[in-house]
Amino acid sequence: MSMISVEIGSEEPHEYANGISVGEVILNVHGKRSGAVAALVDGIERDFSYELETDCSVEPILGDSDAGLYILRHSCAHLLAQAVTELFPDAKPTIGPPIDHGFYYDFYMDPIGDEELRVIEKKMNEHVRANHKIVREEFDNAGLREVIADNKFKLEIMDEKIGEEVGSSAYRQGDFIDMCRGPHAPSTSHLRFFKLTSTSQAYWRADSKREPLTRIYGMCYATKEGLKARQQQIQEAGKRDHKKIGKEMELYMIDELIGKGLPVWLPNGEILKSEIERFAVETEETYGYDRVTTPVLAKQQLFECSGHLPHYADSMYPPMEMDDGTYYLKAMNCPMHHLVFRNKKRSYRDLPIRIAEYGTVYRNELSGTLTGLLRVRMLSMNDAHIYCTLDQVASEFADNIRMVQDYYATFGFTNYHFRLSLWDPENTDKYIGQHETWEATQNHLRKILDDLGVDYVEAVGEAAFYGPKIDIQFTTALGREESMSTIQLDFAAKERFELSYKDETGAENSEVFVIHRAPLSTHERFVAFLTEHWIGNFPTWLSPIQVQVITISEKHKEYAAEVSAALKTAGVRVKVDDSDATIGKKIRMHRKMRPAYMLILGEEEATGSTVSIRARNGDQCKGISLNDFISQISEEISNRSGELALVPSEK
RNA sequence: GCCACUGUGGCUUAGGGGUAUAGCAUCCCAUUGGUAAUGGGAAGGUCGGGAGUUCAAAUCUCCCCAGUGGCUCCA
Repeated sequence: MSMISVEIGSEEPHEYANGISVGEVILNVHGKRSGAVAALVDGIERDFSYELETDCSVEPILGDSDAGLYILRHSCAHLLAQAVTELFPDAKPTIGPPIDHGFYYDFYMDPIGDEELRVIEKKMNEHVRANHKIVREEFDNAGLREVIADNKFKLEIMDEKIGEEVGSSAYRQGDFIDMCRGPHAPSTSHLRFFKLTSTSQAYWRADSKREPLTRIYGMCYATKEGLKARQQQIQEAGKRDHKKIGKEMELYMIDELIGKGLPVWLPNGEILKSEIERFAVETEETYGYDRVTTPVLAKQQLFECSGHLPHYADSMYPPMEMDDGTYYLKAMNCPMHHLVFRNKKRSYRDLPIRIAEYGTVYRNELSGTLTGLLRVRMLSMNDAHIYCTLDQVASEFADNIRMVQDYYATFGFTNYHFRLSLWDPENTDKYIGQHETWEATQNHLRKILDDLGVDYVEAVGEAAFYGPKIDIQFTTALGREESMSTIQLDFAAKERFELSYKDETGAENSEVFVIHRAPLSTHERFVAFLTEHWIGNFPTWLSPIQVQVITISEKHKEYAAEVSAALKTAGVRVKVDDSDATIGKKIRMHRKMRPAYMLILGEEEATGSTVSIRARNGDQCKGISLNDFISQISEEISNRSGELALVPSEK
């Protein structure tokens, strides 16, 4: 028998009989408990059953590595399909990919509920215990067609994906077989640490005109600890939920009589919102922005001119017929800002012109997508549009990227990254403008980012219909990525709105580039993320209640009033609780409103004109002079500090 | 909009065919208290809305509405 030489890890090459399987090699070198679920053979992912026939290198793929988890989750999706097709013989599996934290599988079948989910989970566990081998089988086209003959969805995939290629593989475990390229875990016992989480409806090929499918989600990990950690993360994220905290702190309300997706800012939330606005107004003053206010509705012709109506109609509220024409609620501010720009003759000396507005726009989001402040139908935006020459685009983008970085630093966000959002050249119908213009402007943005040395990722198909953009992506407590801020380049507006300026030569120049930017997202979204990030314990300058005064007994009412008056004079938001309750109870009650500081006032404090402090993190200190407290908290507020300036001296 | 689940006083919640639990908050009385539950008492809901089944519905059925998770979409 011929021998082959196999390099494995940093070890000396081993000699094996030709035809030995990957699994045997790993077993030989790393033993039974290697933790491997597959291997890289000369850099290509292979199953344990793959037979080695030439000299090669073998590197185990461990179950808790990214690649290993991907394989486990993929195998777990097969396990799900095995259980489902067994319990529901009419169910047709379609596709079942691994995703972050787990997997899903879409079935053509009747919708199922939670009870069925538990039954399926039980069946899956049975198969785990049975420890079926997961066996790869090779087929030619005709053979494969036979395997999936009664599944039109699989046949459709096969026709599309395999095309000219001859043959492909399927994986068998017990009685179940599924067309798949693999690789997979060697047996079902590797799939112990999973949990089915939810069901949903999806459409075949994500097309609502095609067959509705039942999607089943699960999570899957290599170890018990991994699964547990994820469950804990979900639980922790629940504690940060802005909907829960928003209710506790009375930030906003949603009343069904007003309508869903239409939040009302309650006094405490309004404070957050106006502090954010104030910060933005100050910042934009230094960057040279001009503020305007535009109407919430406008004539149909305006949105036809902007191109929104043909491209964006689904996202706009339905039209209103008036006696003098058809009106729409605005879903964006840009068309009106363009008209502001056009309102008078502009000179090259005036550019760039930056028009800013705190406006509300209205978008007709699908009712099922609305949730808390994260997805609403009325959006308050710190919006602005910059009108400039091509030469000025780079510095304007740079300014905005810097602005975003400064804002995020002040608000304490670090969990974000930049994304260059490009058009999809395969699907050009969605966009306006010429192919060359898109490519040129996209390259322009890429160069700006490269020159700035900013880390970013690229995303095809995420551009706005009028141009490419730089999005700032935020990672939530659940580990999910959400769009937060955006800086967009628009090369279409100049033609649609006939924007122009008088250039150095005295000629009317129509090369006006427009930048749409909203560095603070929408107030709704921003407050939702802020709440989650700080778990409601906002930095003092944002805190709706900056100081909650609590008296020890009714004897100290007068001193409490004095302290409160002094704080108010200093511009601090303060509330007093001088009610007849124990100190412990008052602290417990006010904790839920998360004041930045609680001041405990009793005999000692009244006599010495001092305060005792209990900060939002629970730390406390005594005997601080009232004047010191006022000057320190004032500084903390005016600096917009995220730290507690009044570091406790004792506990 | 689509699929699943959920909907009980301000909040959290028990119950699940014979007209409703409890805690917190609220109000009153006593207590004047030193940093996450002082004691006692009172008031408050017809069980998201509507229709139906039944002698009888919060409890079963249907239709709406809203919330949650997901699809889709997206700031």
